[in-house]
Amino acid sequence: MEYTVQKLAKLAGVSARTLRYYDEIGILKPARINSSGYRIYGQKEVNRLQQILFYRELDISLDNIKKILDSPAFDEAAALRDHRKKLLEKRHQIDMLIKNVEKTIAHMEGRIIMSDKEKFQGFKKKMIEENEKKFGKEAREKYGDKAVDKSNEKLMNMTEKEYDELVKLEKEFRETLAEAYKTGEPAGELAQKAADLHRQWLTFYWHQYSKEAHAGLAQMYVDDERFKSYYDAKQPGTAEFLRDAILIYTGIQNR
Amino acid sequence: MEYTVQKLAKLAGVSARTLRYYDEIGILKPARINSSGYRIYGQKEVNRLQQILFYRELDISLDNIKKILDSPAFDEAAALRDHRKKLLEKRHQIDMLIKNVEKTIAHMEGRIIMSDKEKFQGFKKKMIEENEKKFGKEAREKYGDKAVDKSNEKLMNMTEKEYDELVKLEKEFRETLAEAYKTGEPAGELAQKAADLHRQWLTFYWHQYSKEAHAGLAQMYVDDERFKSYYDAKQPGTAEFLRDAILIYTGIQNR
DNA sequence: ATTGACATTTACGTTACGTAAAGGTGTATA
DNA sequence: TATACACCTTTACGTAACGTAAATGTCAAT
Repeated sequence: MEYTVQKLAKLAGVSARTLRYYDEIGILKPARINSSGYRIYGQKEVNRLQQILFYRELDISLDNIKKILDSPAFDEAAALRDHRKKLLEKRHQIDMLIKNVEKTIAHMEGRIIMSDKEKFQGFKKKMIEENEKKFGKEAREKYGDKAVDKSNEKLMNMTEKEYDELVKLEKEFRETLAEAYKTGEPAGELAQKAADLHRQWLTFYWHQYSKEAHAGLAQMYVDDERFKSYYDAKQPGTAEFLRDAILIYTGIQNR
Repeated sequence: MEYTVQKLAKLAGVSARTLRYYDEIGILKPARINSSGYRIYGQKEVNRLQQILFYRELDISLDNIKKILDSPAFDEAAALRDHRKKLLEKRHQIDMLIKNVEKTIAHMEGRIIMSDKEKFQGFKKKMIEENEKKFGKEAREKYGDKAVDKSNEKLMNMTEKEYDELVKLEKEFRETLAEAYKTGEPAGELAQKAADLHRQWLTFYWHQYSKEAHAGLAQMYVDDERFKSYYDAKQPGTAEFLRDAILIYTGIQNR
């Protein structure tokens, strides 16, 4: 079976321009050119186009697709299984985004207060994963599959447990803070315990903790109406109290 | 809490260039410009950036995101629920691609013979769905949600049953063809029944059946080694026999 | 002989930024 | 006080994967 550009384009659901472009960049050359200069494609090209479209689906660049397909060690079956694996990963990524959206909806309904940092966790995680994809191959070659898989697994597991532990920690923190507030002493033992619980809670969201950032956040709790009203809900002045406790805890003074 | 470009960029996990670009195209303007010309962002901008990144995740163009966010009728909560729905749809689409890959793997292992047409079904369906997305809103406004949903549902259900029925039909067709071949008469009753079963089988893949295309495919069975060897496996000459039967069935003569 | 649907090449436009280049700003330190 | 250094600015060209238009050739049927 032989196809002209238009025929193959219709068959594959792409434009004729795309096929000419693929010819131009050398990723899919026609089987031959007839006497009138027409591109003629055969069965081999149909199959190759299918491969290209499969990989394109994954947002792999045409340049990389070419390298994959032209590699002499290219194993079609292995590539397909790999492709399937990547699709599964992509679905997992979407699941995470869905979680993020649902959390945000919950936030809008006032059930959870999300810090700015937290809001962007979904995207940051995605970026980390994309980095992993980019450098994954090299890492796998250097350290072996097992090491990389384990590292990834750890990340995944952390993500699954994250939320539950988070809720616990936050609850303990809030209770401690409420107790501490009654003493009126931001430098007291209870208030300092609350500040420490707050730090622990924070490290769930911040990959690297710093006293400066912690103190800055404490100040933000006072400055930002959204947070202030959250902490002041039961007892007005709680936001200020928490800030003072954290400033003492971090040893950073207000200016 | 106020942020300069770099601070906000780090917070959100995007580049400073991205923020300047977003300023340039007017999708995210800083809250103010300070005396040195620096861009200063506030809480409102942080929230808007989050929205932008959410939609960007869906491959919605910045231009369209702008339209969505700037629409006076824009309902944040509804947009988020809509966003969630689209993510679920995207996941479903990936599921379909996974099925396609698995089918292809099975094909490579020799269990199924897929026609060129079938190979591209996954992509075609995706295109149809994309079309639906583009024109879905208008259709929903014209015909109401229920009608559109029902139509979509039909498509989905068909996809689920497709494979099982397909296997049955193909089996019946092959058996009938084998019987017909023994008679040696492509114009005979059995051969014509086989041709008809073949047509039924085809209509699963081709959205519009035409005698011409059917006859063309029959000829392809003879010309293409892959198909010829498949049909001729048990009895050499079966491919030719089938072609002749289909040519008679469609009433289209070879030239 | 003409029409209309194909085919060709050349070339500029598009999106969402990356990446210099050339220069101003803010602050900690020698 | 000078300098280093990390930030900020604008201008402008580069990139990927095509879309789109223009100008022109080919093929089959009427």
